[in-house]
Amino acid sequence: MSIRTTMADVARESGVSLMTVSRVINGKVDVSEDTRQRVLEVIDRLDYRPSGIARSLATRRTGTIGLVMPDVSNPFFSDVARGVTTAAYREDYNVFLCSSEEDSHRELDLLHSLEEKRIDGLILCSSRLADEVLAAALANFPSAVLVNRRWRETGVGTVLADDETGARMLVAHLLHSGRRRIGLLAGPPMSHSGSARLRGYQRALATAGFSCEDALVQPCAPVVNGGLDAALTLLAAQPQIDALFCYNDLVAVGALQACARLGRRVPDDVAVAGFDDIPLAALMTPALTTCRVPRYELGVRATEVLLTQIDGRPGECCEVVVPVEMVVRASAP
Amino acid sequence: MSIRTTMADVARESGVSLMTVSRVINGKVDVSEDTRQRVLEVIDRLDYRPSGIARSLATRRTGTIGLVMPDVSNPFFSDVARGVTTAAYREDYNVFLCSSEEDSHRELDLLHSLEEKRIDGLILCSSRLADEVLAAALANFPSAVLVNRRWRETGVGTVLADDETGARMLVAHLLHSGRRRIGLLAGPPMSHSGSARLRGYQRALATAGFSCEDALVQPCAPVVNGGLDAALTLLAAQPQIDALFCYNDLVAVGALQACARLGRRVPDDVAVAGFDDIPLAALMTPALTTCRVPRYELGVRATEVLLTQIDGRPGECCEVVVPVEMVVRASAP
DNA sequence: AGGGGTTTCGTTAACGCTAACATAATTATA
DNA sequence: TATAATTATGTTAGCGTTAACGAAACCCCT
Repeated sequence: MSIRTTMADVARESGVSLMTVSRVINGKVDVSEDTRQRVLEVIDRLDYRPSGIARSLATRRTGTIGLVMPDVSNPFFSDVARGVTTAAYREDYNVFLCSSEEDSHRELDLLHSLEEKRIDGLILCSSRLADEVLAAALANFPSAVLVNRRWRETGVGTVLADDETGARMLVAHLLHSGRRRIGLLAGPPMSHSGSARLRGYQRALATAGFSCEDALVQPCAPVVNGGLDAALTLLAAQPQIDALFCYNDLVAVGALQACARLGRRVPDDVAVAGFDDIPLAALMTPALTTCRVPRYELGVRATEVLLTQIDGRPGECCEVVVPVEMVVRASAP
Repeated sequence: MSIRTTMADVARESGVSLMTVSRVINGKVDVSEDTRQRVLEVIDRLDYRPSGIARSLATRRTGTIGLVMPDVSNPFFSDVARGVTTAAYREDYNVFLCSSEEDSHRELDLLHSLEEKRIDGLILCSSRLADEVLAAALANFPSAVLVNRRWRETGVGTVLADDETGARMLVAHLLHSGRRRIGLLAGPPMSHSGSARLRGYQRALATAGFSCEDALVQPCAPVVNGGLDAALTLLAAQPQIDALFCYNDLVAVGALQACARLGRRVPDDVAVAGFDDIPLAALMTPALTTCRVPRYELGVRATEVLLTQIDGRPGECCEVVVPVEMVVRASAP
């Protein structure tokens, strides 16, 4: 494969001009059936594959989108990634995957690299960037969709799960089952899920006529070890806690481990609820009560919104909110 | 961001030629400190970002690699993906992610799309393609590394886990603990792990002086439901089975579910062993005995081999085998 | 038969960079 | 001091496509 065959080769070989070959490849109509067949035969024989690079330079479109997320190996994001790649594949787009490893400096760096690659659009998940930095970065992309981050500016699409409702349902459920000291292991405040789940927690308590104490809210990294550490800290400081509402299922798994280590029975002494309903949730012992977030669909919707934007019809429906569903299992019956 | 600023803008604005700007950007030495500073200042002021597309066309390198895998949301592959993106980021490469969803037609289609994108190299994980189809596809890439697939042809890198050794250790462990009728839930035969784990199973039995019965080997899709179905089938057909060696941890989880459904106690009636040691494995009840495969490292090594190849020094060390480690837990003590 | 419309194809000039060579200005060497 | 070597910059010609325009050949109608 040392030297690639080019369109000129195909043109020469089939005795037509460059443009005719180009037209055949792009399915333009003004080519006679005769020459079309002849050119296609040559293309096939030479195993010619057009250069997307050259085409991109000429058309100013790359057929490429960027996907940036804090951690591909987090089951939440890997499901989103699957949705994005699948929806992109359907429309003949390729996807640049970038995993920022929860590092906002790296996130910005990755965005710059995508800029140079001239992607047609960006899907940015759970950005950890501050508002003004994010605004500046987004301005350099022809179009963009944010997943799990609320954004006022027009021209930027937004796809969110209905986190607040989910959180309210879960906390209401905990209250309904008699829990009165509900701790919160809170997630990244920059993300929509982080702030909306906190808000849902607060509102559910307020609605039921309970006060919301800061001492019951513990910040927490959104992974198993984050949940373990935070739960150990919180349970030590507030031993009277009888329920833990966790930012996500991974954190809830950590909380389960903390309870085991402290000899607190789940759900008898402490009820535990997670969020997202990743596959793990149903498999834990006790199985996790949680809230199902359609992660794959989140990725698909984000891609659809983005491609719509790319195709020039932006405007309407720029903020998609997908519903969630409470799933009651043994950890908080 | 409607119309992008180009190198010509920077050149005009700073009163130098295109080449001087190009030299500054690419860190070439033959530019005086004076002009370098002046050009850099203009670049910064105009927020200029060079077009990777144009550069790629001129240099015939894209700074891009392709990553193709059967399923991004499988925790095994999402860890590999994290390794690849991280190693690529270090060397300023971007990664095209393609998830074939276990569909070989789609896999081939994705490879073609990557060809048009003119990637500098390909990392193909657990390809489901037949040998001759794969050979034809690989011929069109400047360089390639296969993960989890043995490949004879020179010029193609290969990264494998030492699956056979791992399988032998696990099966030997099962035998050592007194199990005598060990069923195998076998994985994709096209992949190295599929065939090598089968071989390890057979050899371990042979070494211990036991015969290997075909009736104890059940083909199985490499996911939880595949394991559930296959284990139900196998345990029904061969009720005397006292251990299940599973292709991977997801399959093992399915096997656990099957045992529960059939009222077989684990590990008392049936011991269950998985493979890979995905995070889930340690969290199951009972926790899974398994074999740790360094998935992240697999991705990193694959990328390093690939980038070495791209940089022109191929040859040596084209087949990397990474060691695995047995992890004994409650499901097969 | 001549004007206007289709169809089908070709020519030219970008797209935004860099490789390779050319040139001018400076410094070192004999 | 003349010449060669060095440093700093510019010029030209691609890289492999497509957009935009143009032109020939054919058809239809009056």
